[in-house]
Amino acid sequence: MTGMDVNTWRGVHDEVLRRIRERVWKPGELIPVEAELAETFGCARNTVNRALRALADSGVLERKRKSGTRVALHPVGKAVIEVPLIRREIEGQGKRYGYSLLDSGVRPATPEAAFALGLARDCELMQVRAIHLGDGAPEIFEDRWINLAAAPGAATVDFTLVSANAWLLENVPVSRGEMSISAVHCPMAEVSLLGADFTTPHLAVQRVTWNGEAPVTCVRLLYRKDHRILSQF
Amino acid sequence: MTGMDVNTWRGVHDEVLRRIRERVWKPGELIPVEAELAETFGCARNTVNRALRALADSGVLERKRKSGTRVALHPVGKAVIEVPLIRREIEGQGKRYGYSLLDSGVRPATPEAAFALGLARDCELMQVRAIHLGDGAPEIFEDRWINLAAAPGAATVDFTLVSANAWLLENVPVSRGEMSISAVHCPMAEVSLLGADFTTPHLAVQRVTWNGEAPVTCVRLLYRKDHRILSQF
DNA sequence: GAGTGGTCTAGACCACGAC
DNA sequence: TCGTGGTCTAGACCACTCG
Repeated sequence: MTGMDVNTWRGVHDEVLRRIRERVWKPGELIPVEAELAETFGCARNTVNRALRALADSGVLERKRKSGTRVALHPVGKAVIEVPLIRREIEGQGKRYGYSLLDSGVRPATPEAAFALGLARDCELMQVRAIHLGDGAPEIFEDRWINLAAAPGAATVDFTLVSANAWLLENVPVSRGEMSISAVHCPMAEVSLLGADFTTPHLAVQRVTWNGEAPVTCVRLLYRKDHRILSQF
Repeated sequence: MTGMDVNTWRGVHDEVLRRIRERVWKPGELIPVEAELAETFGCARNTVNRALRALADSGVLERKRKSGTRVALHPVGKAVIEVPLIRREIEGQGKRYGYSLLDSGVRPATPEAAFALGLARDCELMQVRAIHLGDGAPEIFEDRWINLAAAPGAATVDFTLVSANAWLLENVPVSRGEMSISAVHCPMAEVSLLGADFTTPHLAVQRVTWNGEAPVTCVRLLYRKDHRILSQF
């Protein structure tokens, strides 16, 4: 009838979602307990649990022990942005990937980099600046600082052959990260690299990653003019 | 020893993750089948399944029936951006929320709006333009088009009292959406509203949402100068 | 055809948290 | 205290897909 048996977790998921959408269960309201729903739908409580858990993950339901399960008052949409290898990001647009190292070396960190990584103001880090190309044209300018204490191998890598992005991803485990998206002017220094002009707005993304408590790397990506970040939810 | 029993799904999850990080199981390699891991860890196959499923969701593992489970070659990071009610977004920054309707009415859609919604070029839509304030200062300029066919009630709502954002969220179910983030100049028309100047770069977010196959609304949000979108992964 | 993950079940115990 | 979701178990059948 509804296209899916109600005794599978997906079936229960869809049926519960339908009842929420059609206001059978209204925002803020408690819905029946798992055991009752299991009986209603003629399935095991485990099955109901998995369905409700999925709905809670997606923000439609709020669950608390003892209190029960209620329909979220203000469902919070969650847009997932995939953060792939830069090479794949460019190839995913159907373009031929190119990479060029600008310069690299161990030097005193800028205050901004040290702060982002939560390290001492006067620490020494490895900086790698590079440009990523799509079909030969500049796509992304990369300015990266690497904490050698967390990624010792980086000191001896030849970043003209492998991008820091690829090398780190394959050689240094990461447990968590933060991302910040902003709109900026193309700094004078990078204007010629990106083939832009000083007044054009660009998307900038800053990513900081940690391995446990140790900060690994902080990278600032400056995208080509007109680049958009897309996502679905 | 490791801080968590290995016979819970979280325990298995962490232990598998550890083995991947420490290269016990290398990128691209097959890991043992569920039944074998269950025996190894002294737990039920269900428990292992849940742990591996979570790791597959987060992009660390790739699973296929018959083939087995392998460590992802290029783990794709997934950054989750929460898309709350605009009011909550502003209050979440510790600011007092304010809202002001600029104008609204049913009119022929702009070509861009019609295209974004996948509707006929000459369709009539309801437009709502408003400004969202934080501590009395402009935070977000909102330019929205509503498909009255998908949200009939919208025609009679007084948007000076309720923001379109809040009304839609509470009254029109949404099954999926798309989001696009870009960097733009503040258009001349909105310069004074946001208290910005013409040359400053701003973050712009366009969101389109559907209910099933029916397009519901398309909104363009222009953020205050210096606004950043944050996310964790 | 056969191996692997995907899922369901019926039952059980536990942990949180409202009262 | 005790109701509710969170989880584990042992077993079973199914669906996909590789060879």
